[in-house]
Amino acid sequence: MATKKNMKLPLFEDYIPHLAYDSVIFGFNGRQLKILLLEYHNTGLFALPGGFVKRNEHLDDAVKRGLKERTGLDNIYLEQFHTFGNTTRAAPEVMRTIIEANEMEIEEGNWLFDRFISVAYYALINYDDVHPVPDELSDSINWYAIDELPSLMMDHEKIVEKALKTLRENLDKKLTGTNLLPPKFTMKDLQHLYEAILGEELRRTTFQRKILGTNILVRHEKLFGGGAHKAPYLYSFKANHN
Amino acid sequence: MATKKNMKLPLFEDYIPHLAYDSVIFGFNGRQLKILLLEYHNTGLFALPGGFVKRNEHLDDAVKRGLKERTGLDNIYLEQFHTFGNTTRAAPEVMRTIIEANEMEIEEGNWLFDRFISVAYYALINYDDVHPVPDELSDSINWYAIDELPSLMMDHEKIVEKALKTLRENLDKKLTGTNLLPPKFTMKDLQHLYEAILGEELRRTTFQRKILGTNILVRHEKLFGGGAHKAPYLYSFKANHN
DNA sequence: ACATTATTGTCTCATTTTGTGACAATAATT
DNA sequence: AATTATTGTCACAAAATGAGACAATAATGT
Repeated sequence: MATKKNMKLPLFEDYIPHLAYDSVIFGFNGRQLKILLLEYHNTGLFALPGGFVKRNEHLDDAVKRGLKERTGLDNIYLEQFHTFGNTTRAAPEVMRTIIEANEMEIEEGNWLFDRFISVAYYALINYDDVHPVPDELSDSINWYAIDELPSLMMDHEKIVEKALKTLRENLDKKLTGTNLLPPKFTMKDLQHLYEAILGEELRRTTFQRKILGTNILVRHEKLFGGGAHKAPYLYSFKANHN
Repeated sequence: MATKKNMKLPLFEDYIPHLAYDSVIFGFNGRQLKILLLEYHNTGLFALPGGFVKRNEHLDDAVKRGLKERTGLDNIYLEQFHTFGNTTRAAPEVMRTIIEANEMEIEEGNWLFDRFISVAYYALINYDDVHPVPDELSDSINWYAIDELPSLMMDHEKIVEKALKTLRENLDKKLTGTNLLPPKFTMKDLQHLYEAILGEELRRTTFQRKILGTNILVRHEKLFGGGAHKAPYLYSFKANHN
């Protein structure tokens, strides 16, 4: 804890002022759809992982950089879905609370107190590949089931809501299951994923027919050992199904 | 022309730096889908109407303000569809060309030469209601058919492309025809609009069944005088069809 | 006044897609 | 070897969509 005072706040001259991003990082543990949330030290505040854009950095790259830092993962499925630009997004008190809880100093008029426009992205990642790393200001970063979220700071609940809505709408169009499952999976696994995303139950035979009809899966060997019954086939996504 | 030198460039202290918006304003003349483009004085450069966001203004309001200035219209259907944030979006030479063509002066390091992140919106407006007003820097603002556009500056062609793609995808979901037609219209008018947006021909009976099935139209009196044949009904959109 | 002409509103039937259940095949467990 | 649960596939019903037929009708031409 004593090292805390050596932490550096992000510097004005390195970043584009008034501009941030927030990311809704979806993962799937086989049963529930989850997202990654940060909890800030000693504040009880939960927030989406976000960050700033360097002055000479592509917007998309800034988000990828943040994701890499938090999850260790590269080559993540990433989709921009909305930009939140209300003036009400300034939250100086919240920023102050977080920084003071970390025993850091910040001067009046620091750019972090300004109003921010935030570009929001969602990412789909394989739950098992990730060991989330908190950033300097936050206690912890953890998975939370989408239907059991704690209350979030600022407008982050709205952001999650919109991310989920967009993900649902894109599901059929982009068949985005890709990164949310291990490389090989059964039809039942895929169906559970769809059900978790859509929040409703699907009919097994209809689902199977629909998915196989789209021709995006490759069938592999059977998966034995699953119980006292016929063994299901394993599938993977075709390489070029984008 | 002598008054030109009195024009003021937008001032750094009034706006959020590095942030702009661009708007793709769709209109429909009964036959073709069109968009509004600016042409800058003496440069041959065509561009989307855009602008900057004031430091204490909602992002959406900035776009509405710009639309009001260009079209005189309020209460326009407006949809944000993407934020373009590549570093390659800096275009100091283009900016310089435009400003010099207007015989204005600009200092080195002016904020307008910076890299900009642009939030893109599309708007749907009634072609006949509008008498477009050019801004100070531009010669003219005019309608151009979507399939006969001149080449546009910077990445504006990509922006138009994405706007059209989004509009097409949203067409069924949001039945956005609203502002693109006069208050009362025939089924054939609506069909022509759909065909212009989708870029394909639709079957009359199927289209009619589908639209009437959605229950978003109110039927009014017949429209006489259209020719030697049965007169079609007039329709309008229901008040609350979102 | 009357036949002509083009377009509309609606209906019917064919085709395709989707919902729903049936059923045999089969892998582990007993 | 019988039992059990789940899978892959088929068959039929229901719903949605494609495609055309046809009478009604409003202006035009004779």
